[in-house]
Amino acid sequence: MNESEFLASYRPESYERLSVTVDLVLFTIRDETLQVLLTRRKEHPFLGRLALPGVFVRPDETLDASAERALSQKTGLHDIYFEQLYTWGDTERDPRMRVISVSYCALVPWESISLPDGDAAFFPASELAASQELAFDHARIIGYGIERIRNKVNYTDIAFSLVGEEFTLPELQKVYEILLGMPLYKANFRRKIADKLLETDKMTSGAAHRPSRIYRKKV
Amino acid sequence: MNESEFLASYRPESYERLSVTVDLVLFTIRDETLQVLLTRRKEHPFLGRLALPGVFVRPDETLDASAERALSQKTGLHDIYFEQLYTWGDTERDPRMRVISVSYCALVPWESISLPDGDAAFFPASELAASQELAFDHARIIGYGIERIRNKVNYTDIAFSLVGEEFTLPELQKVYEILLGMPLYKANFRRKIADKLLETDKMTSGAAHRPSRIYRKKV
DNA sequence: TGAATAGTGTCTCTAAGACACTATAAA
DNA sequence: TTTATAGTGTCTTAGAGACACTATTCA
Repeated sequence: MNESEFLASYRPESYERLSVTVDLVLFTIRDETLQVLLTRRKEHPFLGRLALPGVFVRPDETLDASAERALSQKTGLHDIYFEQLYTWGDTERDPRMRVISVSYCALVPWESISLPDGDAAFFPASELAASQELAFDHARIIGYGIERIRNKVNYTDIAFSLVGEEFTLPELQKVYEILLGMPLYKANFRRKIADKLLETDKMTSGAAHRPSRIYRKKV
Repeated sequence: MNESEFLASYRPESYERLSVTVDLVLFTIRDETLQVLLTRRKEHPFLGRLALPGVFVRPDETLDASAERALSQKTGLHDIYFEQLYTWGDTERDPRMRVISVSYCALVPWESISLPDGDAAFFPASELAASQELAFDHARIIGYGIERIRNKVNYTDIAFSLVGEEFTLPELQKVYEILLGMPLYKANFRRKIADKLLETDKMTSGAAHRPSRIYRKKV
């Protein structure tokens, strides 16, 4: 038997098959808090509980494509920063049947989001991760997502994903402070990220104090 | 319909099911090189090519348990350091059918391994990651694994997983140097890891030079 | 005593941390 | 002029990097 004969005769049914979902942990910052997008379940199990937006992975679809689909289904967004988080495989995580969940984490600036309808909404992330209000193991997944971005703040540029294309340094510093959960010294913060910045000649205006310069991220 | 009625009436077949494997990237250091455990495929597809040891995930088995099973099948090992790496979901990664692979990474000291038979063997990792010799997308997975441990060397204790319970500092330094791919200054290295060490009163002996002290990892 | 490797002392330089200062808008 | 926030200068300290030195074994 050569390879093509083998492929022709191959029966996939001979292997065990499982259901696979992609669950999306979409973070944003609103009201000076890290928030996560959740939907209220309209079905059993966990009817009425909050859950991460998710989709079943289709046989002809990559995992990244599933994540994209979950994203565009719940928000109007495309082409934003997202990365795979972790894959959850406890046997009892879904009471219906065995479901493996590949979680993805995404970061978007609050201003860029327009939720299609009342289906999904943002909730404070760390509060929810510690609560019992969530369906499945989603509290744990959110906790893991928080940990991940907190770790990556210091050695990547993910914080920039939470502000718009143009931003002021006080604004960006606030994002860092929220993610890290502690205040930062202005002067030290600026020194540290100076090389990632592109200065514009625009300034904020209207506030009853000194205006701040507007920056962009250096490509 | 309440929740228990719902569960009783639930038909899992209504969802798409996929095959899921766990593939293991088992690293060790031998001949001053990072090496990875591979098996020679005895079946189509990729007959005769090298591949990561892997198993299909059983419906009643967690992902970690699948990784454990893959590990003990190919080596006699248990209770070693391993962690989930990444989940690979390209639609064409297996020519037979759609297979999602959850990869795990493990690190073991070479001395602790006794391979059951001629089925599996170690090969230089970075060489293989760059070659075309591997089945499926396994070269890419190995490359990802190398990246992961290279990143984690500096801020975790994974390097200790590649030496035995008792070790000398020249030995441990060599592991760091191989993982990082560059020589390190002795004095600086010792300063940096001093707080992770437990000094024993044992010394090496026999060599035609000054003996070195034997240490253990601080718990 | 010399070859070979183990182990230590210390100087330099950079970057993080802390804090005080100056600048500029509106009311 | 006051209030509020934006932005800068600089001292101190911890740690990384570089290198020279001493120590101990066997042949």
